[in-house]
Amino acid sequence: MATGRTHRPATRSRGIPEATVARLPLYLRALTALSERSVPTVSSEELAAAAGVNSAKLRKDFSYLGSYGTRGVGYDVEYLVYQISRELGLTQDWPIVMVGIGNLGAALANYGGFASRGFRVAALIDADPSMVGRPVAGMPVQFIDDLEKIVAENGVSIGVIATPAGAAQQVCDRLVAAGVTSILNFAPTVLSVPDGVDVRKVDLSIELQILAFHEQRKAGEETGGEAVLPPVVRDAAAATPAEGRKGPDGDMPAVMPA
Amino acid sequence: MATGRTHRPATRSRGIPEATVARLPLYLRALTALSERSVPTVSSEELAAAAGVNSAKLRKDFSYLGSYGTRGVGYDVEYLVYQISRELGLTQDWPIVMVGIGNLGAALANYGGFASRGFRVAALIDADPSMVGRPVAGMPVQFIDDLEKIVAENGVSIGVIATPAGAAQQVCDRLVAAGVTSILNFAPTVLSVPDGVDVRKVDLSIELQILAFHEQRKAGEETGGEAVLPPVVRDAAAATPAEGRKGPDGDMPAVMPA
DNA sequence: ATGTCTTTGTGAACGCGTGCACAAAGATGG
DNA sequence: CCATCTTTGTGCACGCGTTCACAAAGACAT
Repeated sequence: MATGRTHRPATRSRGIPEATVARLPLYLRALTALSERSVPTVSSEELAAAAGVNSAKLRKDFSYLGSYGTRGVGYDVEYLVYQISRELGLTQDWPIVMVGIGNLGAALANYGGFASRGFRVAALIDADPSMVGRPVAGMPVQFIDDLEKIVAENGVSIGVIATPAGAAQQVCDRLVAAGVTSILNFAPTVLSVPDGVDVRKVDLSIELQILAFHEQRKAGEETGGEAVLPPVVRDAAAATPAEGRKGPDGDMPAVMPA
Repeated sequence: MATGRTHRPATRSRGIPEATVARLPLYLRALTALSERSVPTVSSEELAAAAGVNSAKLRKDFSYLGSYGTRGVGYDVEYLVYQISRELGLTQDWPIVMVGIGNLGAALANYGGFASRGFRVAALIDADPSMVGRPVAGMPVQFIDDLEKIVAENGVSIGVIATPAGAAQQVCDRLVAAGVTSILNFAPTVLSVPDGVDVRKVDLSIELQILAFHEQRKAGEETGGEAVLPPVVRDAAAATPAEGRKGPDGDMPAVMPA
């Protein structure tokens, strides 16, 4: 079984759909804001607006957690904050290690949003000896040789990878071998992990490319006619051996056989 | 229409499903790696493994782009790189502005993955006067008052927001008013935008919380029995007025009426 | 207590995405 | 030219997620 799983394997734990789980942090953030303003209760409509989702979806999401909420009134903000926090496992704190303290890693380490909710950066790890010992976010960078020891001693089960792409899989393997079972990957690579290990990836470049696609589509629609360029027949450009992509832009004639 | 749309409005442009669009950059990356190794052709099975997806899914994805690929052989790597690049709009280059040059913003500006594929950082913008003029990633930071001018002069249609949460909506509004129609948001806030503007968000905290959920679930399953805690009845904790959340952890008795 | 009004919780329908499984297409060898 | 083998392209079925629409539940006023 060489090519390990990268997808979430199914994950509907007790029946809470994955899509719902992904929205719970959103609700929690909106609720926390309300809580800080001492708002006692909130309706599904209001909260949905604050979280940017459909109100029916929000109610259904909450129904998976149980029947909180009072008809005719809405939801008790504090109570809901507690329930969602508990459901997400944020009532305990999670020690995490971050591997790869370059530009991005250092920025993430300094990012307050990390420690804010139940997460505690237990260690920063890098492979560059000249980096070791230097303080980043008030914490000395440690050498990668100690990775296993650090994970074990701190009981770390969540790791963040912010290394270059080339090192990511190797670091991932070591983290998993050391006992880490959840990985947040910022390196632009597909990670292979054994079953039982969750990987979530954050890729800036991919997000931009998706935006570019929609942007191009919008630009095309504006100019009308020739905008939505038709499929291109294969043989036309198959002639571009191993060097193509030099035509201006929307070249290559149409004609789709069948 | 106060609460603008945050979701992708439908987006199946010419019929290319959103899920497929989101995978195209993945394929492109895998193909580029093959291209650099001068691999001439690749089968759907191999490419799917490299991209971490199902091979049938990959073939179906490609079928939306048209019928490239030769039965019995596979896909021409160079040709496919070109087609996907064109479909994603990467044959032109996209000037982008980045607003908020703090820790994260600076790291993103330095991140090579940005400029690599058709994207060009046209300007770095910040609201802190002490930041203005300082070079970041070989480019002087500009003051936020010039935002509109910068966007207009450079023909920017994609903006990246890396400001604190409090400033994000304000910056977003100015970007949109200036003509930006795609936004990549790193600030932990829900942005309201008018129709026609796409927003994608990247939230480190949310990703970690999702991992924590699964992590807690795994830990619960290991210890067996009491792990999957049953739904909690409302009234038990409804007594916690506006101050609750102090119980140890898995307190509150079960009992679900109906 | 009764009626009205607000808001939740959810049944049901619909649409999208996924993956299986296979026929068709083309390459390759004799 | 025919047979065989590989790999694509896709019809189909299934399951998940979203949304509508409404009955039930409770608050609140009379």
